[in-house]
Amino acid sequence: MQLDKIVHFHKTVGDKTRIQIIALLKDGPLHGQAIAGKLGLTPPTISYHLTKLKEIDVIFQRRDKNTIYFHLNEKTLVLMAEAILRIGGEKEMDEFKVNDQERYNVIQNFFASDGTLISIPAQRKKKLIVLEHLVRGLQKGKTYQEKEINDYIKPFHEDFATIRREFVMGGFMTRQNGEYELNPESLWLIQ
Amino acid sequence: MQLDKIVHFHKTVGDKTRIQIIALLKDGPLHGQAIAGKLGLTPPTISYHLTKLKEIDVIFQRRDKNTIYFHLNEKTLVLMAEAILRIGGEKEMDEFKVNDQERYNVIQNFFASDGTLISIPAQRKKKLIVLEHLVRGLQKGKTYQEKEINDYIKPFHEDFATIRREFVMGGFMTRQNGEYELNPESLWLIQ
DNA sequence: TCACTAATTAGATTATAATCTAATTAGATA
DNA sequence: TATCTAATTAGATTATAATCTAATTAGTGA
Repeated sequence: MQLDKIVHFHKTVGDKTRIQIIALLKDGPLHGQAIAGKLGLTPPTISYHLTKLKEIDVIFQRRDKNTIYFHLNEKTLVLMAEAILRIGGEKEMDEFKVNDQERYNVIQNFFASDGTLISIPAQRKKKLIVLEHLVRGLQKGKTYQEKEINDYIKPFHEDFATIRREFVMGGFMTRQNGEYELNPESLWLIQ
Repeated sequence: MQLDKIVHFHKTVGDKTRIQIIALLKDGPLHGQAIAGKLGLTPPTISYHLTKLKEIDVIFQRRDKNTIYFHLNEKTLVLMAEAILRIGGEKEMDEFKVNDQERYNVIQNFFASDGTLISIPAQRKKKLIVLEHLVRGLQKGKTYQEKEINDYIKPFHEDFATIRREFVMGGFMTRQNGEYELNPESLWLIQ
């Protein structure tokens, strides 16, 4: 990730009004006038700030009749907020690079012959391999309800809730308004 | 965490020069003139930016003879970078709140009578209880070398490396320049 | 105490940024 | 097409911020 993009993100987000907008939208989408009302500012001012937030891709909009609702894009918010922590640390990713033999062994050890998951590895590297294996059956770009994810996981392991959370914590999926989506940048850490 | 503090953090970090300083210090401490040289700016300008970065507590200094070395405080960098993700989400922490009975049961199940750890729970909530239990023997405010942490863990479990990493990933400890320290805000999640 | 080195503060300049009012545009619907 | 509503753009004003040179301070060591 290039430095300028990170700077732009923080510069944009480093403003009281814009942080307040982000905080408001965490509770769900709102239209411009509503935001202006809640913050005691005029619609043009809100428009100005929304444009800035759109530039860094942390909000998107959807029109309903005359009214445009602004939504928080939590996916990029997470990605960008954590980018500063990764500066200069790209090399350390090597620790998690995995070859086919390694992956094969882990899959053999942690999955039974009927395909069910025997246990979740404690070692981070192995856990990532297992999670990545599990997640492969999900479709890129599709959004899933929580229940759909649970039903997908159940055949592998009864503790679907833990695994669903691991998907998110491991960066494989992102959650937004209770909907889940595969993180396209995620079939990567490994390999 | 109050909004103003988050705004201040991002405003400060949203500047090319200051991000460059952070990037430089990730590779280790440097003195003012060195930073000025590397960035092609004058010492007063660097002084100005360092003051800003000190305000948000992401750098600290240590004097050696005539020269002051500036160090990156990765601990607060992580804490503050992720604060924006937690806005309005304090309620969700409840999921991890634990009562004494619950804790007692988990400790009974996962630790043998001689105090050694039998296995690492897969469920996040239980894992946190176990990690918190393990970490209690460490001193607040003290910095440990990696070897010291390993030696501390060994009597509980042979796979000290995994557990040491879990300490960091679970937010119980922070690592800086190969030194480890208990995270004061961490005996918290639980309870 | 005096001289040296590195860091900081003062003061000025220039560039950015936030906000407002007024005017304009984009879409929806009768 | 005419009209309504909500959003955006234009233009002006005011407040902040980044950087420099020059002057000052803080700390070290002879």
